[in-house]
Amino acid sequence: MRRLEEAALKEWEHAFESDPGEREKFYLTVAYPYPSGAMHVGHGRTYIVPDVIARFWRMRGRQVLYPMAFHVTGAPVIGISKRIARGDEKAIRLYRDLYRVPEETLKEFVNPLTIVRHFSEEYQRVMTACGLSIDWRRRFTTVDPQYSKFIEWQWKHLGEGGHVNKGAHPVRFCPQCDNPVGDHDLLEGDKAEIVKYVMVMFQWKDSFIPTATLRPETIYGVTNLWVNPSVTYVRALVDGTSWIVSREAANKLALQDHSVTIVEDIPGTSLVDQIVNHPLCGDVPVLPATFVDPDMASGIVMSVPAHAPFDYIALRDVQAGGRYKDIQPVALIKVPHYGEFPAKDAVEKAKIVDQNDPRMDALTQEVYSAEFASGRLLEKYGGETVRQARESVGSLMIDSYHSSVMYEFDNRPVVCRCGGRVYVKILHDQWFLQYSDTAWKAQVAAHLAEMSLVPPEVRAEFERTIDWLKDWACTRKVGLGTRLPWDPDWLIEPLSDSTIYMSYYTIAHHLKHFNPEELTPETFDFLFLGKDSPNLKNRDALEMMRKEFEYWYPYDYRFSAKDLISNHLTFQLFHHAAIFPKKSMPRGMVVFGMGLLEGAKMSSSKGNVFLLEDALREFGADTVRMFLVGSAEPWQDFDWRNDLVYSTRKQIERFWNTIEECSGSGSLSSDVNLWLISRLQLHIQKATEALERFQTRQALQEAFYSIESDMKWYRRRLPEGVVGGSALRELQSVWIRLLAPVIPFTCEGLWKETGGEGLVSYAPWPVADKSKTDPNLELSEDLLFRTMEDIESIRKIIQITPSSITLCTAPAWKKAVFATVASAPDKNTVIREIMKDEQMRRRGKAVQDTVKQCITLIHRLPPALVEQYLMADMDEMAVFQKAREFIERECSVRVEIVDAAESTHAKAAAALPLKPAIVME
RNA sequence: GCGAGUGUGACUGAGAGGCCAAAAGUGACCGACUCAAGAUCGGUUCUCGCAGGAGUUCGCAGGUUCGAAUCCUGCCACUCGCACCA
Repeated sequence: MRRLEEAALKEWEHAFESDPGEREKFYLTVAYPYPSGAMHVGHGRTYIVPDVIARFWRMRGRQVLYPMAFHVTGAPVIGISKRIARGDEKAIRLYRDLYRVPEETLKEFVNPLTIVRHFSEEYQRVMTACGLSIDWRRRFTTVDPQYSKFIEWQWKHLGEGGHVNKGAHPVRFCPQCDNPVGDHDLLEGDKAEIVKYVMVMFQWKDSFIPTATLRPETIYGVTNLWVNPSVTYVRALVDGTSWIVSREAANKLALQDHSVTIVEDIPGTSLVDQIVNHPLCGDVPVLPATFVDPDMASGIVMSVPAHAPFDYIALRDVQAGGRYKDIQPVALIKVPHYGEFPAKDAVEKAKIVDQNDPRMDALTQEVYSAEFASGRLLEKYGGETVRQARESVGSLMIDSYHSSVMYEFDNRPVVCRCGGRVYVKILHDQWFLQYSDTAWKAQVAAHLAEMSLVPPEVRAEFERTIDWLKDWACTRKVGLGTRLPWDPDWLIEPLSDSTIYMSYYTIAHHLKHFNPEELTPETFDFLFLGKDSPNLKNRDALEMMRKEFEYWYPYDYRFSAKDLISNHLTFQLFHHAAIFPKKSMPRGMVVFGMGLLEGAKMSSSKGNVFLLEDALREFGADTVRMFLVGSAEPWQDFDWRNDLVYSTRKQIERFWNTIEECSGSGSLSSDVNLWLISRLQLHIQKATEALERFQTRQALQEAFYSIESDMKWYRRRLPEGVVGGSALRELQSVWIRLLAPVIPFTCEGLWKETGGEGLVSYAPWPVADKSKTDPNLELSEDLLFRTMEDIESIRKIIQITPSSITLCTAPAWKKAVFATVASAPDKNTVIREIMKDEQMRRRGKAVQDTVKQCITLIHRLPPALVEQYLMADMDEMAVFQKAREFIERECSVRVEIVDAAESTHAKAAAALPLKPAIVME
């Protein structure tokens, strides 16, 4: 096996380097890997499935291009190298023990580039060992200077097309790391979302007291504020104005676009019973409440007891203490199914005793939802719906009443992987790709409608993604990557520099030899868009490259796992639409399922992975390939299970042995041989259709298991002492080629051994030959097969050893009945039709029974078989006579064949067409 | 929570109104060849049946139909995505 692999690899070394030619092209790409760790079998499938497709189309005579490169932009390797540098045990164990990086190399991982360099070498080595038919001349990484020039060109167009805008943006931020944090950087709180609050500014003496709210419109119903008397607040100068907030809030505000200087402490108690003012609600008192959390927004809240259950019950609680009796809820919203004070109704209906009741959250949610969905402000407050008022009052406050926005998480705490607390920070000068642009969306949606998507179910998800996509922060401060051409302080973020590189592949091997400085925007404009420009150097070379690009582009299919639908796969459509003309737009996408390992989710961080290289060593490349493409269709999730993989290897060995045995066979022309070849045509056709639809599993079922099961019957049917017949030589050649895309190493070896010409990788794909199919022959073999099954099933039940078997074929009149029934449109009236015939009527009840039996039988047979039977006018008697020797050998008993009409045995009456009566004695 | 998808026999998985007790593979069991095998070959593998048949199954509960694994409704479970991350 190893020798076989080595031999094939040697022959393939340059075999898949592909250049434009006369033939029609087929260009497929896979999302390039981010080489920050070793490949596991899940990665293996991602690249092997496209390889099977590539090999298939290559054999069908297409000029196939399957390129590969490495995506090394972004921040992860920076983090990894830092962790390794600081001696992080977990990281070191992962790389040293799981990925088996040699000690000396690991030491060099303090340089992030070493990591990607190390693993991209490993990727190429392992991919090659898998037999991937990649044109490696085109390999590049995304930090190559030439590629950076390409990205600059891309962004120049995006910028000029008005797709990139600058803005401020709230992000999760860790002050300890001094960096924004993504989901994967979080220890805790990965579900938390950033929520936008409006700070309502109440005047107190010469200061503002901001109260953060999601419902600014309820200002009209404010009866008081709540402060926590046990908390020490601060007075701070915020953007030059004096504010009273919690200490926590002061720190948060400093991250959110405000200059904050803390002036003095203000104990909560000193705020209690103070009177504050807001122009929209007048003077209100400040009341004490222990539920007020200083770490939530500003740390002071406004109270709307008519509409907020919490406020209602807190007010009730303080009033129970005998004070503040004069404060009454102020209603401002009318909601169907609720009275004047919805909060009161809800609290009373739920029989809430005090503010510590755990049901309070749900109750709050209920009232809020009801009011938001169907509430309307009272006429004296404008009569708007709550939905409208929330917006309009919010902006009114910001415009006229000193309010501003404050961001806070909806769930806390949020903790960074470094252990530090995470806050919301407003990032400035952030660049955005304007995916929210409706015109751009429409352009992409229109193109999507014309694309081929596999499997078709993913279309809905793409459509929804396009619809839902918002602006994307596309620049970063840290990581590897290309700088934004017009603002070099920023790096282009990794999901935004990997969207149109499929075009780069088409000429990547030429670009390599260019001085990056020569790769001006004008050069790329010429190469990819055909825009001429007077000052192009090296024109001849560029023109040739332009031709190559035009030959390959657009790509035919892009392959990727389904988790990339909502970002990469959709992004790349946007970018293509923004830059390329219609004729260069992508044609299709194939979306993969995910991988499981022995039933559990594969995950490098949990150590639950099986390295691809180990799999190759243990099972051999062909086994790994066949298992990965054959255990489930590409878009289904697959489960790597060692026992199944092991048996896959046995199947390949069986195939090898069968083919080897074929070669020794002499010539023998007979029905069985013709039958085998006839059946083969069907398998060729079905396997071909399956691969055209990317159904690798289905193709394998046809190309492997179906042929194998034919072989079983074939061997059984051969005369005694004969090992094989003339059909085998033809089958051999076809079979090797059918399996070559899936198990290329084995097939390359067999092809050579059986005298095939050249590489099987380039051998012509078998074509089903209609003239070799013989439906009648297949029908009679089918009849024979069914009859054998019946004989066996009877023998098993009666448990006697028969001394003779008699097959009674159905008499002619039953055939006539069968035919009439089979072609009758209405099976209910068919008896009447048949009974019109004088001859039939005379047979009486026998006809009636036969009709019933035929109806049942016809329902049970495959329609195609029945149809063929009607056309064939088969002589069953002759079929059985011919196979008599075979049946006798199989059953080890004397066999007689008679027409049922001539038999006196009671069983003979049961004979039907395609179902002879069987008499065992 | 929202969006998309999936639920079939011990397992992986075909099947998309009558061909369905439901392909193929795996596992298990029984034979054969063997000193032996994780080898190879043949058979069995929902229940019942001494005549090729009958009965109960395709996440759960209803419904449509002469007839449902397949169509409709509701429920439950699982997978993926929900963004500044490859």
